[in-house]
Amino acid sequence: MPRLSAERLQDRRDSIIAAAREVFTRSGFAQSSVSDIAQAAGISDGLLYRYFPNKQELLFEVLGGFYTKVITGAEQAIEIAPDFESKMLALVQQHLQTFARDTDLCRLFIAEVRNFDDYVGSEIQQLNRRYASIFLRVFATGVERGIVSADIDLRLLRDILFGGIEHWAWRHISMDLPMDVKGTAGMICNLLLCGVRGDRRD
Amino acid sequence: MPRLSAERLQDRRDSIIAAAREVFTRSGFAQSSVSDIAQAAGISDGLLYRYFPNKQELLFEVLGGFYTKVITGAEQAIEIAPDFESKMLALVQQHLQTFARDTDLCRLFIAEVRNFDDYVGSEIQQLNRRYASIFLRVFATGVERGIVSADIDLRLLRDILFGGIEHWAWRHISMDLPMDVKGTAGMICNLLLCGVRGDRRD
Amino acid sequence: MPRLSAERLQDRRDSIIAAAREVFTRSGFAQSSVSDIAQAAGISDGLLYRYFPNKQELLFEVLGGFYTKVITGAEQAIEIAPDFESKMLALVQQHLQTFARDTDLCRLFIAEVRNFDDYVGSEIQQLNRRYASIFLRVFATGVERGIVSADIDLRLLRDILFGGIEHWAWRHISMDLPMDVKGTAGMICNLLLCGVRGDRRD
Amino acid sequence: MPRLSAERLQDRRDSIIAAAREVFTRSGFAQSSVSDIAQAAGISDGLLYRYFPNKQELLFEVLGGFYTKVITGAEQAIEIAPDFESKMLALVQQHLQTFARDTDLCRLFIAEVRNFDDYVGSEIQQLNRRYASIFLRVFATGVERGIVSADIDLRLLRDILFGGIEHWAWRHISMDLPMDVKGTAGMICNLLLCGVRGDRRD
DNA sequence: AATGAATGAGACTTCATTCAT
DNA sequence: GATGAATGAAGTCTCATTCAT
Repeated sequence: MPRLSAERLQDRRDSIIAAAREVFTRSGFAQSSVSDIAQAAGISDGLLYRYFPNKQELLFEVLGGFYTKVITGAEQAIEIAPDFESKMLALVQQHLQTFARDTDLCRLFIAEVRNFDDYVGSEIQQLNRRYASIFLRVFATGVERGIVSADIDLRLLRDILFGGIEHWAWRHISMDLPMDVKGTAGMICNLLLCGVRGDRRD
Repeated sequence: MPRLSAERLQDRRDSIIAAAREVFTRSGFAQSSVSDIAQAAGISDGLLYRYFPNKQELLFEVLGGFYTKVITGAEQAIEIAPDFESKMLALVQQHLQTFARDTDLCRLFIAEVRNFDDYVGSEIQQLNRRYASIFLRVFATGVERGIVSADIDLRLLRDILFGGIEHWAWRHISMDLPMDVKGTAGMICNLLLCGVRGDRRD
Repeated sequence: MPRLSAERLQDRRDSIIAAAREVFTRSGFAQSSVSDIAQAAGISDGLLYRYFPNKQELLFEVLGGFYTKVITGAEQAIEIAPDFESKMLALVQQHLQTFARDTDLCRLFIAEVRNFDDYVGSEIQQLNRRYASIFLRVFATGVERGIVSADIDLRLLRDILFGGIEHWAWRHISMDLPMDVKGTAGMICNLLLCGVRGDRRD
Repeated sequence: MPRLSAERLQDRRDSIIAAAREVFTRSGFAQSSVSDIAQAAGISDGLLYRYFPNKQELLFEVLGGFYTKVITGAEQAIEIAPDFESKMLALVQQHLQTFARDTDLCRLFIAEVRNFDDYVGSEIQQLNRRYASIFLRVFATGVERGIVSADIDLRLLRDILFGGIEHWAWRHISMDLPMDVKGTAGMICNLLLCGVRGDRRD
């Protein structure tokens, strides 16, 4: 048979990743079978192995693609926003949006990735760091502008943002509550900027 | 052999749970085999089943025992503390302590338990709710005292606390950083009470 | 401890057999566990092995005891009956009675015993032969008296009796029908003596 | 490998059923392992499960195929035979033939199938009923023609036929005796029609 | 290039049997 | 005499991966 064009090859790759994403998020990594994924992708089990060496690589690919998009989105968001406060709001809003839209994928990352011995040093870990650094960079501008106290541990601040959003999203998904991304983003930023009193002096 | 003393029986039970805990946290539930656990406990596969009816029950036992201890600790902590601020500090400190000591276990809970069909209505869910309600109760006293604005979504506040601490602990564990529980608890409370400016007016 | 009296030893033996009989007939041989039997007998698993070397021996013991009683009953029945026809009626009646009362046990014999390699030459097989020979002996007297034609294959006649009764009993048990042992015995004898026309010339 | 031709697929299916039949009849259902069957079929354990969902289904398949053939044979036999007596002879002969050829299979059915919870309502039960009804239908024509007395319990007559043949076949198989199907069929019919006296008035 | 048949290791679980106490 | 804790083999079934076609 004639060799497939590079384009068609990439299409196929993408459709396999899309299928894997769907199956993994539906059932979790361990509960998903390669056959399920191949079937969802409309190809045979054997062919899948021409594109990916094993099941785990497929997971990494799914998460990698997702993460890359999220990072791009975050970088665009802070570029557009003019000042610290709006950058932060934009970031929080985007992160919330991501979790709200793709909670299952986010949890897939959180739940499964750490079980693999080769996570450390993997491309996934690189992406993770890159995403985290975006937040730190924005926080740093807040310090420069005097809005964030120099005493604040910026990594802790980031943990609070990440963790808080994760829990919020998961709670809403698992209890099937409607998610008000914009409103919640505002509340979170306000909370972190002004504290629980909720007042602003300026 | 004659009947084992109740004490020795309990010891064995405990050692199996300890082994399960270790194996589960190392590899995740699905990736752990009953044989691994039995081996870690120094017993045969078969004997394990005289103590626990199946693998899942073992997970519930691990988490249940842990959760119960955590709840007890939290309830004691807020009882001792005199006012809202110190109650909150005590809770955060205890939660941090828990995560710092047992990060893997906490993540095990978060990552795995929701996959089980019988989680809803299980004892584990009960415990989860009971623990969460402790925080809400304390927050409510903060509102009563006028320290926390009535506009604040208390559940969101709790999500931020839980999630933030989780991320903080995980980051420290996975990067092998020293954990300053007391200092971090103070910082978190300050952050949530006063915002990133870190100043207090009163 | 003092050695148990021979009497108490026998009592125990009997109670184990009784327990085994109950468990085997309830669940079948393969589905019954030694623990079930020990529990039903009110003793420990280990002690059971002081009385019987293994599970299979227990089955043979159950069936042997049962068969012995059946044989004794049959031999008494034909001794009392004065002539061929009443002997045959007595035998059929007793066989029906046995099946009606202990269908499960009879089926246990039929279903399970043949799977064992050491059935051939076993005591059970001996008993089986002895029981079968009773019927043949009676039939032979029928031939002597000229009631049964010399052309009749007596073993075939016995097969028909045994098999017919077995099916009849099983059908009634499995469909939960009331069993009229006396009436059915009469019908079967009549059928075999006179054929389906049901008429008697003499 | 590419897709197997439908023919080869069916061949394989058949060879698995044949292997299962052999193993089941040799050792009984509970004592047979799936591995034994796979080995007898010359395939791996795993592959067997691509053809049959579980061990029990395999048993049902074995019995179902067999029963279907037997029923078809019986229905053809009575269609050809012109009158009651020859219909009956044909049935008995065919039933004997079946048992003579496949005694083990017949006993497998009798011994094992009733232990399954899902026997009631299963296809196997349907077949069983259908086969039994053939005999009743023929007997009924005998009653219509005045050959069989209306006093005769036709179900009992059927039990006697079924059971008698079963025992006869089993005895011959287990003692390795030659089986004269035609002669025995004649003897059985004669016995049932005329009784042990073996005389015919007409 | 593509298939899906085939494998075989490994999962959870049960249970007959042994033996230290 | 008696216990029941302990074993370990064996059972059914799943599935990631390979490879003949």
